Amino acid sequence: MSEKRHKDKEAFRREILDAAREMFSVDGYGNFSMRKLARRIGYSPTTIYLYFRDKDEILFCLCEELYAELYRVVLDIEQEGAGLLETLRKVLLTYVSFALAHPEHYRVAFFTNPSVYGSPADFLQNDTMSRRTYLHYRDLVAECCSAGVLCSMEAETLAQVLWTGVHGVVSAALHTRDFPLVDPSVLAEVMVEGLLNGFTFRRSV
Amino acid sequence: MSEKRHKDKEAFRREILDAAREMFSVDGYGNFSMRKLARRIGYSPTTIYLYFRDKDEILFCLCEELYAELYRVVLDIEQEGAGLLETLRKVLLTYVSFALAHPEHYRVAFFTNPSVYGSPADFLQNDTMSRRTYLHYRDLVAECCSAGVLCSMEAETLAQVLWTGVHGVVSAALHTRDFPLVDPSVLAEVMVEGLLNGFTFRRSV
DNA sequence: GGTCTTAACTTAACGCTGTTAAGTTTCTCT
DNA sequence: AGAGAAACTTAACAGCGTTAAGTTAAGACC
Repeated sequence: MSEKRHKDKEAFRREILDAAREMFSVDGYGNFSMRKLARRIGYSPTTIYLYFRDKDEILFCLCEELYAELYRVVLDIEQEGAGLLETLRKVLLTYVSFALAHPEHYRVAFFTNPSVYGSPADFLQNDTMSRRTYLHYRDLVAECCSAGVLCSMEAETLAQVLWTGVHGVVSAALHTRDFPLVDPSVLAEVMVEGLLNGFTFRRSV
Repeated sequence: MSEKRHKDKEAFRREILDAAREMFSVDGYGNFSMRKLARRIGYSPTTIYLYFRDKDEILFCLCEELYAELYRVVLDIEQEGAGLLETLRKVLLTYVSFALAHPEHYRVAFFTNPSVYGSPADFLQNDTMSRRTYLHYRDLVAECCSAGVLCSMEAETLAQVLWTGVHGVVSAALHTRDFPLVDPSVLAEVMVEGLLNGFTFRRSV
């Protein structure tokens, strides 16, 4: 069987990840398995375990790839140099279209959740693309608060509320096959407009 | 083995569902399986298939139970007789605490998703507790719009945006073990306040 | 009471799953 | 050429949802 032996461990890791990523995109998370992945790359299932501790590590790597791409997208938006609030709006809306463009990856990152990043404390200690992206986003919201374009409140809370809003749209879009959901991009637009509007002025009561 | 033979099919169905519900609450969705359920009720796995077509049907029944309870909760809130907007606010906030009080059921209903209600068309045709609850909620939002306490826009869209907002909070709370999430009840309160505030006044831009 | 039918239930199996211990092959280095 | 390490596989464990076929028990009819 064994046609090739791999000297370059890193290259083979990447090959496995590429195959896994495509399997996700094409067949979805539900149809992904270590055995199928092995068949796909032409090796026995056990070989994969020489390059990845377990299935979760593969999922973790795919998540990190996703966050890395998202991070780049966010940086691109910021460098367009629009106003703070406009930038935030674009980031939130782009987040949704980005997520809907990578539905299976989003599933892995947010809905399979065998705690790939460890504990919340681990998350904040280790330098991952996930953490980087989040902190960067949070700082953007904080800037909006201190610049007065959003009402002043704890930035962490506000950032998470805005995020859970768009995350909710994505979540509904991904997990809804039997419900007559309004077009997610419309929901996203109304959601972002509503939230930003709601936090722009002083809150009533 | 067989100590008992069941004359009352419906009673046995309920017995199975009760066991399933408790298994979900205690061990979580991930640790639920037909075989464990069978062991739990003291029968062979195949017996369950005499009372339920497959695993999905059990999930469907559990979902319906959940929606039935949620429906009752919503009715209770409405009968408190507060103002329209105040009622809507309470419904949204109660939705979150209800969901967080039944995390494993919520998981089944919204995140496992092998399309238990069929197609969106099926959802609207068949009289399920899920549909009943949704339509009732949508009507409440529509009332708010026509009474002028919320800005006038398509009620369906607005209803779904408000829902995806609180759903996002629940989704984040349930799928977050490795992220330092702000207290979900705080997020829910800020979310609802922000959204209702955002849709109360005329939207800017 | 004896037979017949049917409903209730089980056994055994199929083809999956993630993972591991142990065994084999191949390469590299001395 | 021989030793050691690296690469890879075979075979297995214990689990999963589901089904075809077989068994047991209860009720109906003569």
